[in-house]
Amino acid sequence: MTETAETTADIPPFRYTATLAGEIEARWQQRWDERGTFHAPNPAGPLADPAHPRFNAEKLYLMDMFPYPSGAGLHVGHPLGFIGTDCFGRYQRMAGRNVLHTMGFDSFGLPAEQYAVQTGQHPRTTTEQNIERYRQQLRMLGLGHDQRRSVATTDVEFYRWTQWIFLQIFNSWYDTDAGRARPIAELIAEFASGQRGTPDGRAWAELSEVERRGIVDDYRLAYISEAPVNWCPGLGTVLANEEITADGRSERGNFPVFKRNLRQWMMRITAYGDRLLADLDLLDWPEPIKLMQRNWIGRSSGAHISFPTEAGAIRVFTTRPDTLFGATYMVLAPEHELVDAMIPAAWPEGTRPAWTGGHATPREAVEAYRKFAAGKTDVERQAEAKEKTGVFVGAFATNPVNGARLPVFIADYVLAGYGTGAIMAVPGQDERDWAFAEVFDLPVIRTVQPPEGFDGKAYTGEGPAVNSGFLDGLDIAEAKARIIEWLESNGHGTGAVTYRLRDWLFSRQRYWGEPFPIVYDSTGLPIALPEEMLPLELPEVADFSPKTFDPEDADSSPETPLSRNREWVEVELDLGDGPKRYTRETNTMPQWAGSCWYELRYLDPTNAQTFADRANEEYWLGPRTPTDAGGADLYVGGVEHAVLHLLYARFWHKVLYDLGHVSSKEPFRRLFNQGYIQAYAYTDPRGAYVPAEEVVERDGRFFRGETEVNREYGKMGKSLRNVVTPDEMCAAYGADTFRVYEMSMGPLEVSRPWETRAVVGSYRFLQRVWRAMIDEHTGELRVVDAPADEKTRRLLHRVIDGVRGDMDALRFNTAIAKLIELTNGLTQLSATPREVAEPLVLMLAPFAPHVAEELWQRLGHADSLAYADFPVADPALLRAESVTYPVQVNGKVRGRVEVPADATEAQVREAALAAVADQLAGRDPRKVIVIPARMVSVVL
RNA sequence: GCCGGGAUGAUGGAAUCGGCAGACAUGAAUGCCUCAAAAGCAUUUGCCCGAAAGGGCGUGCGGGUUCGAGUCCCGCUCCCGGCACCA
Repeated sequence: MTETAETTADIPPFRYTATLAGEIEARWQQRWDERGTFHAPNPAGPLADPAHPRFNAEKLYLMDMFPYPSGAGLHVGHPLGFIGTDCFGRYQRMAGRNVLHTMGFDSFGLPAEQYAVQTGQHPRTTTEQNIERYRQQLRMLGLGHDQRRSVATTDVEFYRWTQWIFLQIFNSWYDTDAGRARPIAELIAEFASGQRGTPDGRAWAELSEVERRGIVDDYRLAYISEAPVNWCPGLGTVLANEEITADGRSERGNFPVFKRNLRQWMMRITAYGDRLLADLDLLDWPEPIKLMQRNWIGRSSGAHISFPTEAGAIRVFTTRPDTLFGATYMVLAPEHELVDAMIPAAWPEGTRPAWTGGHATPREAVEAYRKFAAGKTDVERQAEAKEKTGVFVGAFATNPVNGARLPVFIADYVLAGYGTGAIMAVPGQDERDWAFAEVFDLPVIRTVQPPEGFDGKAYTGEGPAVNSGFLDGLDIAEAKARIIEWLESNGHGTGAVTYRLRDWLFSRQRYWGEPFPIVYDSTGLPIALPEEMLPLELPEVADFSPKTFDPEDADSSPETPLSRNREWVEVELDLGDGPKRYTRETNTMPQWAGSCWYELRYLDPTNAQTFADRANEEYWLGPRTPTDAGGADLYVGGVEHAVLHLLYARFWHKVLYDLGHVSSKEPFRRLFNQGYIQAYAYTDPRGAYVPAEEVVERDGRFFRGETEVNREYGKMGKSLRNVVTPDEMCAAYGADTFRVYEMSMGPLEVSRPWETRAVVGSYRFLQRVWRAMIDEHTGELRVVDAPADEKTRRLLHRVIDGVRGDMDALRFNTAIAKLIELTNGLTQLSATPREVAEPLVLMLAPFAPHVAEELWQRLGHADSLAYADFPVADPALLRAESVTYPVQVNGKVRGRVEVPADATEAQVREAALAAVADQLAGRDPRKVIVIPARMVSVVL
């Protein structure tokens, strides 16, 4: 399908063919570029343009989730959303708004680096080549982007500001009392003045410089932590929790991932848990996406309770403090820090053999269990989730509410990273605890009365408290409130809230990412580079790859590419106290970093003083009403970013908001999830993929030649041999046809299969539009100034009205269907009235901008239609002169009547009854229902 | 397991507020044009009965509410997505 769709013979010379479409498209793309047609004026700075027709008009900030420029280029699925936003933007521009729409590139990332590793070619070279290819492909589609605003996250002038934002985050802390981030200098001032006490109570002045720095570093929103991280030897890097699949492997490459304690950069996103949750209510996002974020944040409220032991108190978190009287044992995560201190030399008197795991001493038992638990991969843990394992540590805790002696276990069903890494086990009300209690033969005390006839195990439903002393008889909510009151007044605990959300692991052992603007001095503590030293450019290295290991080698340790350039790593700098030797951070930032803030750089991409001028940020992103959070007006992209990218970007935006750098609380006011274009792939009997375009269907079966092949449905991909590119479609039909097809094949949010043979429908439609205006044989205009007949005129205005409604609601498929109806209404006419031709061209322009511009010009207009007014329906022509009512008798349509539009209900009723008189056969209807302008229903 | 979304002709989809199910398009069939084919154009096209007029059935399945249900309610089935020992 790389040839044009028709052979050259016998085609009328002025028909709208792919060849003509290609000429028109190239010409208009060039004009738009030359004229800067899609430049959106800023209120301030170098991109301000007071002469622009939309200067300071009502704005619309449109965004696509920017792509990673892969070497394979775009296939027909990629631009679906891009075309959708372009159609919407062009419509809104014609409707009077100042539309900001551009496209950038999320260009740091693994493939360029891996390609570099294989070929020795610098990642920047491949990345820039790929970006160039993407730009060409996007240009070919006629997207109305403001090219001046296009950025790539790998541009030094872009990542300079990524590093700057990192420094803002590093240099701030979260003031939980104020509920916002504040500059770190204010924290230091509080310590220095004594307003805030130090952790160990000593005066600030008594602390050494290193001690002070250590304390402050623990408050920072970007901090270094020696914590269990996901180490992936096969990739040679650590990964964020979110980059790991459900079965415990790397999302990229599908390698095993191990928990290892390593020093890594973290972002304190958990400090924002409450606000990230609460502010979802301010956003116009799909409810399922909000729900996914809510679940990801996982807020649960309950209480922290302390259980004394001889080695110190075990602090647990529970959502069911009301069941405290039912606690019969305690469980700590195997890694819990208190475990070692609690272990006695020997098993206590009367320890059951089953609790010891067959070991002679508690220490041996704990060590063996830890080894067992650490050796399990996450896959195994999932698979064995039902069979509870654990071991008694040989110590007891005391239940604060009744003094009961509770044996303490370690078990891997308690996770070190959630809550406090310890639980009180209440088997009567918790299924997991019940399962564990069954294995270890532990007692069960029910503290909620199950309903009559309940024969299950743990009871988690509602009911009155029992066996619970002063709580007896209260329902769960009342009991919770009472016990929290009791815990707080007796000093045994407090009401508390926890989150499933963890802090964000922010460093990667890669080359192709933003370097951290951080150095270390002889103390080993981090020091921020001053702003003037930005950008910190990526150094050249001999080898771009991190050291990778046997994927199963859990004991290996990361080695970063940057660490190999010793000249770069070891530097002498003057950071204000004279030249000194420092060591640079050699990790790089994760790929998410650039996409956390690019919506801001689009606003003011050439600004060298700041990431975006405040006036521009306020105009494009600022809140529109007192309760509005602000943000881009429409952000279109796939659901796969529902949690990670969108949560991270919201987090960074909120930090910048707290520090006063932006006026908007949220980056994306409205989110829209586009569907995917999927494709069929075919395998031959050996299971090998065969080229999809060679497969034909016969009687519901599929053949390549004489061989029957098997059909699968899924992604488009090179290895599946089913890729169709926009380049092929543009060559065969033209970009306008391709755009119309993508927009007409279904609603934007729905995934659907690609079907090349159906594209011809959109091609025929554009040919009919063209033929309605241009004589195919002479090339002359077929448009006349004579007025349209009444029927055509009414059709036109009904279509205008419908199309506007559809465009506003992003229902492009039904808008196009209406335009086709209007066009089909013109094909019988001997000439096309101008009063219909012009609105049709204008309404077509968002979808097929090139051919629309061409026709607009041939209709005698010198200027681009990009800023022409979108047609408005005449309300007088929307009112029908007569209405046809279907008449139902007992729910079935038995006739229809045409009555004048202004007929009274009684007249309609009378006409309807007359129309179905034969059905009535003289009987009197029991009831007659007249729905104005809709139908008549007769009940016998 | 829990949570979310979905199921309409051969196919993609339309029906926006409970009011004529199948807009628009693909495919298929027939015709026009052509020496022929392609392209283009025109007509038909949910299923069943019928020569036709006409009738019956029909929105995953089973019930319900209603004059009237693709749309609302109850109970299922299947498909897709998210989370998954989160205390």
